[in-house]
Amino acid sequence: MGKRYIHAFVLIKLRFKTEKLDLIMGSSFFEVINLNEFQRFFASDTSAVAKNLLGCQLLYRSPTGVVGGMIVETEAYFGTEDPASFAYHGKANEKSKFLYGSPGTIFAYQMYGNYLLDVITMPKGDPQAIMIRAIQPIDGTYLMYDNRAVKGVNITNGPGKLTEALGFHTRKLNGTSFESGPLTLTIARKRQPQKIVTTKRMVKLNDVPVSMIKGRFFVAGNPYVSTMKKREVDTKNLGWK
DNA sequence: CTCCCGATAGGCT
DNA sequence: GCCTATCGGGAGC
Repeated sequence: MGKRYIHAFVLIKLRFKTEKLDLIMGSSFFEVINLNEFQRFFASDTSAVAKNLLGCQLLYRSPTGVVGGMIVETEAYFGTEDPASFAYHGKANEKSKFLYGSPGTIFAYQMYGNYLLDVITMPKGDPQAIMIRAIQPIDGTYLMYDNRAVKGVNITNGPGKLTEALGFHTRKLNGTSFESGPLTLTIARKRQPQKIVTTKRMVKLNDVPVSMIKGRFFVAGNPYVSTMKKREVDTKNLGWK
């Protein structure tokens, strides 16, 4: 208990007193105690969690009603060693500070006017995360179509598209848990993918792929996966068992 | 990132 | 010749 208190204090001090956090790595800083089951799910290897998230449900209790669906595509961001991460080289600022939060917390940010949604992974202090890149609509589907001026799979087959479909346009929930609240991830009951495909990530810097790291995962044959070709869609089971 | 547009390739009546 | 799917480039913020 005392230990945890000290760590929290150190973190706060580092966050607000220094520009860089590159010295905090590799210490007992990452020691984690008293994690509940939900946090433990996210407190491990980011690629593994990204795969385990496929089939889990993202739900948003929006002002107009409950909307959401099953996650069919994710992308992993590996923190301080990852050129694509906002926390590359331990960078910590008003945006990236949320990456250092507890596993299972929300991180939403804007890019080119689109809101993108991440969930924090690994023990608190290790700034890794997973972007939710696509969902298959389940709840409040007609509400989601109301939120977007497109037809068919275009409703949610991209990270910015799905947040628009949900009507999720805020950063206010950043740092709060996906476990409860208006925006939740349901990890207990999940649909099992028939097959998971792993590819290079989509993220680019200056129009160049940022790395050859395989960090993108999707449900094979699901039509709501971004870049899914029609001829590769599993029209019968949509890629689920 | 998403949308839109123009170019291209393949399948089909 | 027509239609659909796919791909690459440009624009918007």
